[in-house]
Amino acid sequence: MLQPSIGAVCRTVLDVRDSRKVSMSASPVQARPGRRKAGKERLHGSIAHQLGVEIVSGRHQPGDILSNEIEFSERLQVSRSAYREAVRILAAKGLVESRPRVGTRVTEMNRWNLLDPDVLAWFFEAEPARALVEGLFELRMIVEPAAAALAAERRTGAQVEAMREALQIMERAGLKSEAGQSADRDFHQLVLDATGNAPLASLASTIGAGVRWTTFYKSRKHKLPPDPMPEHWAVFDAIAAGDAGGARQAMDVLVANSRAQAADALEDR
Amino acid sequence: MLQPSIGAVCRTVLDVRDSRKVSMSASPVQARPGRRKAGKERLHGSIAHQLGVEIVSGRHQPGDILSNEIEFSERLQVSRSAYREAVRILAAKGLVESRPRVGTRVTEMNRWNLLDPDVLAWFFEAEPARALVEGLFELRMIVEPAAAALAAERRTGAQVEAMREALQIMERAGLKSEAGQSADRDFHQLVLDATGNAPLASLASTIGAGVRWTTFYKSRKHKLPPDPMPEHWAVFDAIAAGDAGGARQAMDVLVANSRAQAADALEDR
DNA sequence: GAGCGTCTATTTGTCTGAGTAATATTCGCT
DNA sequence: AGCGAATATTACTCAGACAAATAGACGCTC
Repeated sequence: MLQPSIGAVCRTVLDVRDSRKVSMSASPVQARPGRRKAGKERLHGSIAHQLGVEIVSGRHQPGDILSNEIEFSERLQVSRSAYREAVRILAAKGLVESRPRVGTRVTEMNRWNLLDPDVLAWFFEAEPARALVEGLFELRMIVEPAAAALAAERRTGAQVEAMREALQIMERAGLKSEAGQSADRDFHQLVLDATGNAPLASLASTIGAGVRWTTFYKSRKHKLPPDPMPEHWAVFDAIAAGDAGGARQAMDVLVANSRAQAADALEDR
Repeated sequence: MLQPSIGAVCRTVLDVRDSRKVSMSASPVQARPGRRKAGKERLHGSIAHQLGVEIVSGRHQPGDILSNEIEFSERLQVSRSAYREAVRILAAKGLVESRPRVGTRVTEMNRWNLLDPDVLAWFFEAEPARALVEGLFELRMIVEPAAAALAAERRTGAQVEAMREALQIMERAGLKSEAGQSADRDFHQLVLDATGNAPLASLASTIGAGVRWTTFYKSRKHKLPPDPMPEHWAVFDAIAAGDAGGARQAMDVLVANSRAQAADALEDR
């Protein structure tokens, strides 16, 4: 009875439906047009994707209750099974919670699994909250220097070679190309892998998201950032030399610069 | 938690070529009787739970292909829908990957989301690999001292009070009781929350798993561990006083001791 | 009127069975 | 041998029915 009458039941309108109706058959969901990713995503996956973005972007607020399965699946013009599988995916990531007689409700943000690669990707698909980006870089400042130090002590020869290759690709392709950015992420991933610590390596996708964001917003500012290669090579050299302290320090510089650029980009928006 | 040594024939091989299915309903799932947890778990959830444990414990190795949906769901004596929803949950956590014409295959471990609370819980339900436990404590050593330092700078008065309360409960109930262990985890969670860093706070469940494991294996050794309260109060005092450096140092001691005890327990098994 | 058990309506949960889409493998053609 | 088309197998999607759970309303007792 406490339920405020304002919009008590979040109507979760999906009016994103594009306005031009082609025919009476209405729009067959976002099967074709709306879904950006390569056609690799299945229907349940794309529904989870869409709902996930709507949740992390605040379109559905924590505490809101999604319309019941039948109504929602009909609105999306998909079967109930497909919708339910999508909800299972979101629930597995902590974004929603389903209970009989109550419905599917968006959980509080502190229950979300922010380190899940998909959740993070959904955040960055919309405009991520400033605090989240800052928090992500703070986490990188904590984790990556320590990881670099461990990597310096434990890396194998093959891992060193892989890192060198990644940096060479990055150097050749440049950070403006997708190949270069990908190589950048690969390098950070390789450093985490080289720690031999599986849980630590699981943070790679989280950190990769931070790396991706930097380059993304770098390009937004239209002013060329300083060449990041020297810092990267410094980290590499220390790791290759087995110099834990040096690796920690070099990685600290690298992440700090990256963070500063991100903060700079955050200023004007 | 013993497995039927011989019955485990459902090796998930796939050569269904022609060989008569020996289906023999090996594991009839724990649908009705052996309802896992306190009954709050739905059928799809308990299937995901069971399969998740079987995967992280190595019963289904990476690369293995689970029998097709129809066969598997029949063997588990559940509907295909329930089984599929379970698979969606596992896929959302990176444990499996489904493709038409191929089936559902267990992914490589480096794709698993080890920081997911459920995945971690599944690991600890079986005997977790030694390397995982060590990796977890290494991660704690990296993250928690830094988090304590941030918490000292940013914590609110209410958060300080909540921490005090948790420690008092912990002191009163002792680590042998569930209440005391829960309060211990709450304390660590509160510290992470007090950093005001959402991604960092998402690591709480990961770290909580480490905390839980310590107390679990402590009790296994039957020799009383040193009283952990002084270390905890030291962390608390530093955070309450806003002493970042002190908090970092105190937390470092706390986690290091916890880690040493875990290593000790790992020795003899 | 307050407390408490029951009843009901609503929502998710589970099941069944059919048909569709994607694709690894096989086979035939060049 | 190389390559393109056919095939078979699998997951994917759909539809509709029934079961289980439970929040909230109802009515009973004291």
